[in-house]
Amino acid sequence: MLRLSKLTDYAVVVLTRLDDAAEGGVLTAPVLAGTTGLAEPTVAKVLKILAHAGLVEGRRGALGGYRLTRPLADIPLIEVITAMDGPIALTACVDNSFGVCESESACPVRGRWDPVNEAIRRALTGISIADLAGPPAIVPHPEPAFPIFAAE
Amino acid sequence: MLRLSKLTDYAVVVLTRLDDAAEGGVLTAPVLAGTTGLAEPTVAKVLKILAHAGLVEGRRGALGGYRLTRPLADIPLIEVITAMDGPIALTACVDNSFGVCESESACPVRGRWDPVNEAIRRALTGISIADLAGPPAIVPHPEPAFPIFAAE
DNA sequence: TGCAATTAGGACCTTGATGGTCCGGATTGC
DNA sequence: GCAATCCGGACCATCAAGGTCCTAATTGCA
Repeated sequence: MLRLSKLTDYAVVVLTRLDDAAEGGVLTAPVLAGTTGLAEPTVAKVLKILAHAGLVEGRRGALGGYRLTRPLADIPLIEVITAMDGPIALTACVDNSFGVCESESACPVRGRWDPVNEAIRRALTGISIADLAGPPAIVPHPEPAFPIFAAE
Repeated sequence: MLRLSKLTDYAVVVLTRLDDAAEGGVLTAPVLAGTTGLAEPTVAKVLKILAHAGLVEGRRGALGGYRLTRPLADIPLIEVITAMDGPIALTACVDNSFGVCESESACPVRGRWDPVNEAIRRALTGISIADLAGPPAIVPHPEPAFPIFAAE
């Protein structure tokens, strides 16, 4: 289905909610769970991963919590996806992973997925979390189809 | 990981091999399995799905086999992915699927993935199977990053 | 007319990743 | 000292993907 994991979906929701915190203020995992409607352990897990990726900052102890390290507009979607789901790679046989594919010698598309990955990567880099959270509900699709990949 | 299924990968390989058949000629599943290095039942499964999607045509009986219904250049990558993996949908909560998400009312990104899906869909439409199978091994990435999604 | 080759359409099982929960430890403020 | 909170894991259940196999239906040929 070419779908990304639920964790990534949750991460976007959590990041968006985190943006609601007052300047310099923090939000705890239980609070975020409450406002997002997600289970607390799940939210905690998401926050830990995001913290590991440097997208949020955790402060321990009483009065602790999480806060964004950057405004949402400065967080490209691909960074969240990479943090939660790992690097973008449509197939296993990319990025110099030799020896894992038995049909290696006979494979006619070997190394050819890279441009596809690159195209998707580029598409995901141009979208920030703020774009997903912004107020206008309807985002117009640009009608003219422009080529992402020069097929010539 | 935002990866697509192995079946889709196999499908591209099989389609490419199928292109090697002589004009009007057909290739059987066992033959395709042999030349691709994939297991025969797996190839058969892929071919059945592709036939169902109308990308290949099966002819039964002795001297039967499969053949392409269109040249590879006329098959956009997205069509193969859709046939094998189902429609492109990064998250479950898209396309009017109400009632399946408990956080529906509180979800701040509801309906916002659509532009992302659209961007990826567009990227995948511009690539044909022929592009993945063509002779030149190195496809240059265009250096200048151009916006797939108008974030303005 | 019978037989072999081949696709068509399923059912079936196994495996691996994902989703989700929980626990102990470290840190911080009161 | 205590409570609140993050940190770093381990752990288990579920589910879809991957893969195999079986039984029709169809076709050409001897």
